[in-house]
Amino acid sequence: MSKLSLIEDLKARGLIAQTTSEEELVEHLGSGRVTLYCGFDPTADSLHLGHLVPLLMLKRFQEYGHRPIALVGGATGLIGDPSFKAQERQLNSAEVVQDWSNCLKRQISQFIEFNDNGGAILANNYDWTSNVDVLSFLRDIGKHFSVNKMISKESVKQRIEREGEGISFTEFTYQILQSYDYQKLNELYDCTLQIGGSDQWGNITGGIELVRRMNGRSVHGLTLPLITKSDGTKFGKTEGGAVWLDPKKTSPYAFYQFWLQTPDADVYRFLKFFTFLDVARIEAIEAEDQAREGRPEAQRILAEEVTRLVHGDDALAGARRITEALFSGDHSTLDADDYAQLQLDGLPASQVPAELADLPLTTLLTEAGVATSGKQVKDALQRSAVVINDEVCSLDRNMDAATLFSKESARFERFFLVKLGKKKHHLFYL
RNA sequence: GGUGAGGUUCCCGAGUGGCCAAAGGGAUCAGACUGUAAAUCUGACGCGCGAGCUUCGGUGGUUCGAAUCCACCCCUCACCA
Repeated sequence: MSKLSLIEDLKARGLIAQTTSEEELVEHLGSGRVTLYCGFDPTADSLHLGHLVPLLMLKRFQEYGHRPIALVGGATGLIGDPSFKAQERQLNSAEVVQDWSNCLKRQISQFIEFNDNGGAILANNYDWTSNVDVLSFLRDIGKHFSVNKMISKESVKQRIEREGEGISFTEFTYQILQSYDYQKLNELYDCTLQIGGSDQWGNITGGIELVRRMNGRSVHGLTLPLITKSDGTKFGKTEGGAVWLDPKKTSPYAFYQFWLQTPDADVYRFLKFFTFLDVARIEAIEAEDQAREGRPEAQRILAEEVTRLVHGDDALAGARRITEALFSGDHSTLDADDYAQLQLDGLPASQVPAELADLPLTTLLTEAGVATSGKQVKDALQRSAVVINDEVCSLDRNMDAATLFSKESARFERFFLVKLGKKKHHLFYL
């Protein structure tokens, strides 16, 4: 089978929500190296899973010989994108946004090759936005925008029409800023394609129009589908909140586990979205899983591929080591070094407090971050869901931390493997 | 500036003097069943091992007793100007 064209591949993966004239886009992409961009607004100090698909998209284009620009929204992040948001957003201070912008820059640069000559570009829209004065903005840029058109955009419609909500001028202006980015990137780098989540369609078309008006050029846009889960819940969330790409915020082990727990109904789609495996290969995996009774392989493959992509081989190895040790059901094979390694690999770990006499387990485990409240621990204790070093711990031992965590009951006189529920593990050490 | 509608526990949303830690739904967590899946059933779901403690925009007040009544204030929205 011959290699698919980029667009064919993206289509096969279900990665295209909408595009401007597909014919023209295909032709454009076939005509040589295209420069494209995708923006990432600094709304936190790290990107999360929601950003991963567009980020990988840039990479996909790069693999097909195009030149990606990752744009950090140092300016737009100060304003806040209203697209499909139900409520006005809280403005973050300039310092914070600045700081977050730097974080994102660092993170993105680990992902895409920026250093090869003529390779990808990392930009920040603050660079060309911060020094535009109001009057120039209004006269040179604002003049190209029709308010009638702006308010009819689907992305802000609910904010304008919905009772009980409104939109500030600040956020309303966002689409102008983003359009200006496209215009600027077109001018500076000959950027002719903008990609983004499907919620960005309005902003993208706005930019396309501005480029046409100001630069007299016809450029393109492409949006990616919103990643949904089969059960309707939000993708990319765990108990602890968002799944971050920063290993300090979400450990590679937790990251690996997240993917491993993907429901069957989603896993093959996710393989197409989040990995670079050929679509044909993914379909083969699906067929094999179906032919075999019982547990599918897809989750494991997905977890390995994505963890490697985001955190690298070493981190993946660590995540697998922990998983192997904790979920094999047999902890007896672990030696003292293995326990130490678990911690190094990113298994959550805490030191056992010195004074245990009056410390209930509920408090101890809550403070270690195993659960968010004593109530949860209590519930788990009642249901025999708390296991310390392979021994089920019941509620009546709640006040018995001193014995449970004594040197005598420790593994190798130091370690305690605490399990809450089926999946939550925590290492305690003396 | 005027008029009207609102601000309830993570979210939606009931509750208009005691029976309210506050209905119902969602989300979440745990148990059974499984495959670290889904579906289903069960339990938990402000905090606390517990006695108990702290909530219903804010501050005061009325009352034996307030999320519920009163006053003032803050915030949001809509319409009008």
